[in-house]
Amino acid sequence: MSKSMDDITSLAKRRGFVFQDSDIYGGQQGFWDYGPLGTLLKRNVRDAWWRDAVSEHNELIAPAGAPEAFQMVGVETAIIMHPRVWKSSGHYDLFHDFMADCKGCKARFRTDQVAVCAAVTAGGEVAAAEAFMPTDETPNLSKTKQKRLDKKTGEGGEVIRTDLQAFTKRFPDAPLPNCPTCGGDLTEPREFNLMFKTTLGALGGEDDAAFLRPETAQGMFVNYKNVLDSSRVKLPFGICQVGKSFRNEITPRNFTFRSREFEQMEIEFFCRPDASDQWYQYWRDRRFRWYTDHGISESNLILREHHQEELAHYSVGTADIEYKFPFLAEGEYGELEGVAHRGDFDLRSHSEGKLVNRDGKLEVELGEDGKPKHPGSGKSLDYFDAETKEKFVPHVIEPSAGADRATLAFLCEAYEVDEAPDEKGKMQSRTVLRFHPKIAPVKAAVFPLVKKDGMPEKAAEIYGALKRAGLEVAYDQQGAVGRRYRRQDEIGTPVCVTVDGETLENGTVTVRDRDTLEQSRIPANEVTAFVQDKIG
RNA sequence: GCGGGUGUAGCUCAGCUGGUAGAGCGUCAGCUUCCCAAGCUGAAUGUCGCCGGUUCGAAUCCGGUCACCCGCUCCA
Repeated sequence: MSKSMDDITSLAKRRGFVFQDSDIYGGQQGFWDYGPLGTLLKRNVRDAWWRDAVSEHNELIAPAGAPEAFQMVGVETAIIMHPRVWKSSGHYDLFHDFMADCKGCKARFRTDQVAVCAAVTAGGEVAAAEAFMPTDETPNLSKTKQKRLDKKTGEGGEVIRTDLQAFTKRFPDAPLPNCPTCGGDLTEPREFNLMFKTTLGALGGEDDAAFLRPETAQGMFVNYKNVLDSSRVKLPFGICQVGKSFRNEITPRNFTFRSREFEQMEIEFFCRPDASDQWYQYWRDRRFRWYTDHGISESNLILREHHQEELAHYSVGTADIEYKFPFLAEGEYGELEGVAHRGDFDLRSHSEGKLVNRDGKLEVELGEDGKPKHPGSGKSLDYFDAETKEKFVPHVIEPSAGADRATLAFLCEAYEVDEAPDEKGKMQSRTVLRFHPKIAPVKAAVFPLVKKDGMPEKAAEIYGALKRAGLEVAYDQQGAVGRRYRRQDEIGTPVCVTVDGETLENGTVTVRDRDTLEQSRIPANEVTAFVQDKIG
């Protein structure tokens, strides 16, 4: 059955799951607000993750499939970090591009990816420049172009090869080359900052620029030593965090899938380098299972190992957990979580400085002056193994999940239109969210079958008892009971409890199952236990 | 960013060639109802996305803008 994203979006708004951000002002692209039910749903997703990663983890026993027992601790770090964090981590360089648009063909180019050949005269003036597509590392000029440039270079001049970014930096006043594809005019290179810039201090100027974090991970790396020194953890252990991150996505689209403000659920798992491959496999499989354990069908989920050429330059292996979102084309999947084997890249970066891959080895990137381009903290982030007396930089496995994406996937997965009989036994279509009870925003609804004969009072009692047990419950006495069941189906409430005439005689109520529509009678005083058991 | 489409009540949508807005569902109140939406009665709700222009008059025409959808581009 194919699900319509429009229908899901419409339900999300109609029942208060997700609203467009700043809706009454016309909306903000790339930002979304969660309504009452969406807030409960997302909180359940976060809680389920946190319980799995932190609270329910038993560090005394190795879980099935794990190489050994391990510890898990949580942190909550600031959204704004020292600007040097992003320079060392590589985000500053990577997220910070200069782009030029072609006024003719409307193509947009990253200026560091456009090759330029320029004729420079003996006096250091640019006489002419030609731009090339980034495909060739060393562009070969056509003979005519070569001649043209040679001619303009003049006595004592030379033809230099560079890229557009370096070119404009070195010759700020030189005329720009034309578009490498169509020959049209290019705009001046404009700064594209994929990180959100902000300013510290009320009088802050450019020197006080800071960034909203584009990922929560760096908060964990930067606190790795603090955690080690303060919480008696030993390798292997994980640091977990749930929090907001911000990226200036160029094309926010597909409902909440690609938002500019989003929430991450990340684990940075530190281990011995010689065991890191095993841990990578362990986390990859365990995180995949978390989604299926919470109601995502295995047929809609894939674990996709990145190809070698797809890997970031420091990564030994990365696998995406991807979901078959309804807004994607047949056969396409959208990323929910990336599980990356990051080696010692992050800790070394924050110790030594920004690293680059040179012939397969990570080295500190040097600036033009021969010093580290973006120096690290200078603090040793080595781990001392007291048993083996070894000192080393741990390797990191990073399962990085999107809370909003997971929430969206659970919503899409749960959405279904099926058929249920009406009072005459005729089949009618029914909209139902088949949430796993653990993440369903409302766990149970309580109805008086009719609003008289003391039924509302009895129902209110049961409702109160469920609330006191800390459960999210709904009460509804409006209209026909069948309609009330449908209302709850539409928001995915797993259990409906109905007080009827028999309740007043023998103290039993009916409990009705969202998925099977089956009813059974249980004593009213067992309702709370019944619902809790259902949630598991 | 480009091209195309859309934007009217909470939701889905109708409003033809300009004359100051409607349906269904939902919601709310009441009745009915001892178990699965479309029984009955009644009610509320729209600056027709926003700004500007043309016109005596614009939801309807024009321009701009914002948002959403589709395709391309991008996705660290």
